[in-house]
Amino acid sequence: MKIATWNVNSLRARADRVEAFLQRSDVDVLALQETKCKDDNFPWDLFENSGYEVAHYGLNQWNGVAIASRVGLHDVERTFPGQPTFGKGDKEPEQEARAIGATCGGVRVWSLYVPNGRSLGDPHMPYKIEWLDVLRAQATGWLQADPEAQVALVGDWNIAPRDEDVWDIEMFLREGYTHVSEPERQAFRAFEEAGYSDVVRPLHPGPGVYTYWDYTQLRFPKKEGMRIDFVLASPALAGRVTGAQIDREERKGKGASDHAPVIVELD
DNA sequence: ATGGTCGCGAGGCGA
Repeated sequence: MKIATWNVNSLRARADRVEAFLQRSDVDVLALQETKCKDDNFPWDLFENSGYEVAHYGLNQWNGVAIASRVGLHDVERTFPGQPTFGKGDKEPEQEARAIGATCGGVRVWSLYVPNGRSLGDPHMPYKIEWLDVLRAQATGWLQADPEAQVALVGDWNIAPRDEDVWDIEMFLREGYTHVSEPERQAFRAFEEAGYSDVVRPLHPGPGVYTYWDYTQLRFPKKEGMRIDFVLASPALAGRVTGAQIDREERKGKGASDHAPVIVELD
């Protein structure tokens, strides 16, 4: 069985690439982030024609997450329990379409688009940390209820957990960039302390291994990227991993997302 | 050079 995660940065703009990816990658489950649409303009036919069921959670032109599967798609949850909302100005706090879960081939898969944080002093940063804290508390509970649970927390985590996960850590720290701050890294480490592990890193150690390259500044040809897309697996699932790939080729050419797909193979 | 790139959706915001 193969599971992939990919921040597509608009599903409609990437429809041809997503269809081609499904054709060549042979994945059984594809978790998507940043579909950037609501159900009304979601490309349902793309998945049906490719032989996949799909579940989507999209509220507007921002965010949006989906799971496509050809090994079953059951017990779909849109938002995880207690998922924090964000209040814009003096308006009512609103839920954002950043998490969808489904059971596919016996694995509980969560497609996650972690809040960006924007900047260290921005209200979106405490929102990001709380969002992660609540998710980690839930994910901890799932393992306490069943230590053998097969859970995959996959997606765009918007965190570079280690110095090697960005191309120039000195610059990131000097400039006070997000994604590398201690609170963000601690929030990520808490998942590892809860028993979830990054199953791709052991197979593709850094430095220089990235999943995201900014569109500006020629970041991709200059190999200046970030590793921020992860597959975190529960212990029982991690024990099944036999291979992994970061599809760097997908970042090439016209019409690429700024993120590459991350693929994990299970026995 | 006060920019550079995308996508959404039709001006500016978010990444």
